[in-house]
Amino acid sequence: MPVTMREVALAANVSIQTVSNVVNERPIVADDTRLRVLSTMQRLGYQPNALAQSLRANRAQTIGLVFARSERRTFVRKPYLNELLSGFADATRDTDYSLLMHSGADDDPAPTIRQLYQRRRIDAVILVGVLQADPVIQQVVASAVPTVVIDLPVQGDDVAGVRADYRAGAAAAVRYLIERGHTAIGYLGGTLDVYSGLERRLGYWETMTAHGLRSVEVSGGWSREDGCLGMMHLLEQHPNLTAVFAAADPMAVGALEAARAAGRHVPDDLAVVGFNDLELAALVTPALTTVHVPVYELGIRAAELLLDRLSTGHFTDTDIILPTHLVIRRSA
Amino acid sequence: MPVTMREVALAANVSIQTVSNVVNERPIVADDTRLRVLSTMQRLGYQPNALAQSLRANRAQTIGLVFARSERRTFVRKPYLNELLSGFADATRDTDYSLLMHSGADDDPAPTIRQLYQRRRIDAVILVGVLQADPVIQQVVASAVPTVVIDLPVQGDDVAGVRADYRAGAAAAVRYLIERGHTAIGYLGGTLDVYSGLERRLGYWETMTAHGLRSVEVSGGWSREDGCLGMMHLLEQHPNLTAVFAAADPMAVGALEAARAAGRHVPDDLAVVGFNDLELAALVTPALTTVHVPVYELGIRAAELLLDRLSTGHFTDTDIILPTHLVIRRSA
DNA sequence: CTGAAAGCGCTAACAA
DNA sequence: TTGTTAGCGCTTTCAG
Repeated sequence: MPVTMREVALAANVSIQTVSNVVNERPIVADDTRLRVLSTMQRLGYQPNALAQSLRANRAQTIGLVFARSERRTFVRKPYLNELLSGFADATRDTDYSLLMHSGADDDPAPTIRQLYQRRRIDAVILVGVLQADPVIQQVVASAVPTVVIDLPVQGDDVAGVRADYRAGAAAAVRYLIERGHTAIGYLGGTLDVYSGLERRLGYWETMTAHGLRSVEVSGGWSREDGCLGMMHLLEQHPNLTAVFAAADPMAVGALEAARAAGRHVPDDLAVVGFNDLELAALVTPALTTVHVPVYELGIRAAELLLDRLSTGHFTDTDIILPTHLVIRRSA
Repeated sequence: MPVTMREVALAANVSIQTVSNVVNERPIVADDTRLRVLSTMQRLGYQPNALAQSLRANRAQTIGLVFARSERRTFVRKPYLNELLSGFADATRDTDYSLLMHSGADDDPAPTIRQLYQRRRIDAVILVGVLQADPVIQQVVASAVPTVVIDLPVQGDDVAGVRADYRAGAAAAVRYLIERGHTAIGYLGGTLDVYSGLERRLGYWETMTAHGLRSVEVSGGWSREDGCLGMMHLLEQHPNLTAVFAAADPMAVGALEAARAAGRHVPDDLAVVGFNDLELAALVTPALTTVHVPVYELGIRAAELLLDRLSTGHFTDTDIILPTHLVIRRSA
């Protein structure tokens, strides 16, 4: 049923090799021959068999998208991922690489990656959702599969990281609050196993310290509920707080609720700043002042970096850091 | 560098064929031979080359994920997609099929699909984001590529649809409002080119008509802004409305804003119901009463249906319709 | 139950 | 410039 090179060759009265040369645009084919072959291909609806090409070249022309164990379940549902995928997709659009989303039976991504690679299904990997201390990273580095890790500083011949400047973003948020006259600024932190979370916390702490202010932190999860509970806790323990910086937008939304429940008016009685600039941030009332993270660009850069590595054989950059910026809305 | 069957055969002192038989778990190999081969494979770290297997079998073991032209740009960013992808991923997890997200250079998905298929990169397609009257569907049907289309009723030997019962969902929402005593219920519709949008509108209209009530509709886009503008318009033209049913959650959020701006208190002065039950719905104030759509299950069922078609050669079902249900929160 | 040979569709080498 | 030969790694005949 499918048309092969042999059939094109037969129909065009040339050898298979000549067809191959035409397909691969090798400039050693006579013009009239080339045109004849091209029109025959067209006529027969010939498409080269990518499987055969890949087997021959020993390249799958495919980049694997892998989600780390720690977040496999929930990560795929985060809005963050949409932007990231858009970036990957757009960056690979005009290349002849495809994106493979393999959700292996295995719960540990390292063996999955190694297997996909050894089985020649993928040439490289973009790894998403890895926690700070995850041993996966060591294994991935050891496996020598060209890899770009999102939101983690890693370096090596085969591994590079792409992330945003979370620390500077947090610092900018806190500086803004300080400039607006706030001195009692609390921090609603998430868990401490996420690299970007640690950086945000550090940005808060450094800026507070640099201005001689005392840090007041509470940690928990990343959800709205966590933000609500944390905020209640903060308001109770430190009623003099005039501002709160939340490590994530949903937490900030929770903080908004807790503040309302406590009879505090935002932003007048209490300023609230979030982080990430999710779509949600602009939709709540009052609209959230928050730190914008260029997630889509992160995706673009990650894919571009990997494509470059695949064509040149080495990483031109091993630690890309994109800038963040504060988006001022109504909540602070 | 990579270990091949030949090397395993050599090391285990058997023929290549025997190794193949062991790999494919054919029960015609003597036990001791099989064990010897298995341990050799283990020792050498052998992994079969999927490319060679696929070339041989003429199957890519891959399902393509394709986004329709009309939404290519924006669709990928919708939260809807996350759930869907989770479903696809979970449903394929324990199979030996992978998911390919090819974002072809081409802006029209039909040629992209045909090409991927003819080039043997994919065995089947899940098509997302097709508009009601999109000619893509005809082409896909004609191309004979096994395909599942999300949110569109299509049938054929090679095409099946998977969708939710949007009409019943809308009807349930309107019935709920009527039961609560509302009779002047407006409809904030989105664009009329989306199948699920038409169904929602129909559900609204049918239910209103069945109760002898007059439909009041306004159409526009699907965004919060559109909802806000539409709501302002409705309140102006029909100040006696006591309830509004929005075709999508973001629109409902916009309606909430417009109502607030107009000095109407939700839900007391005005009831608002949304559609989709996005995460956002639970986060806004007041929390949205909305129609839940089982998007994750849609993804699961779509992938399962396609996998079944791939193994049996025919669709066991060509039009799967999952139920929706009303989630009652605060806004109505 | 095991082994040898052929070929999936393509491309890299060489020869004509 | 074009055609021939060999082989990528695997599986499917068919003899042994």
